[in-house]
Amino acid sequence: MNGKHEFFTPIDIHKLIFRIGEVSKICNVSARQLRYWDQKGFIASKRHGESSSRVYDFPSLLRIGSIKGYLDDGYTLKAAVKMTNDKQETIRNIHRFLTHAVYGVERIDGRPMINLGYFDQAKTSYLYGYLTEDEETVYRVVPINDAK
DNA sequence: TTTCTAACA
DNA sequence: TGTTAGTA
Repeated sequence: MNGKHEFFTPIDIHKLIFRIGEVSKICNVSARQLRYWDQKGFIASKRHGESSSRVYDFPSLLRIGSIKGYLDDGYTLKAAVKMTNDKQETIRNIHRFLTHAVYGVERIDGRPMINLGYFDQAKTSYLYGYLTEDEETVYRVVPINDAK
């Protein structure tokens, strides 16, 4: 076992595609709305072969669900799209940061803690973070030589 | 059966 | 946006 599959599976999420009827049921958005949003360029869909029927990938599904959520909150379609775009950018930034900031999870003092890399420039200790039962974020600095 | 486009309510 | 018509 080389551990390559510890975090990522070989599954290709781009092969997870949904037709308009499925998206409609899953996101509670009518097919008419989906075609309209598509026409306006608010969402992206690909065409499936010669049938020319629309197919949506998983990210699109999440995007559609987000727009629908804002619509239910009372926003106009245009505003809902804007909110969704902003949120996606925020999530992208957070994801990019976390991808580089998280070095793994280690059990310290019997509790799973996230290794956030070196705490100091001299690289004498690591910064760990974890969540309490009350969902409070807590940080700890642990000398590299000592306890572990 | 499902989806598509176009058009009218 | 909902619906309906006529297709592929």
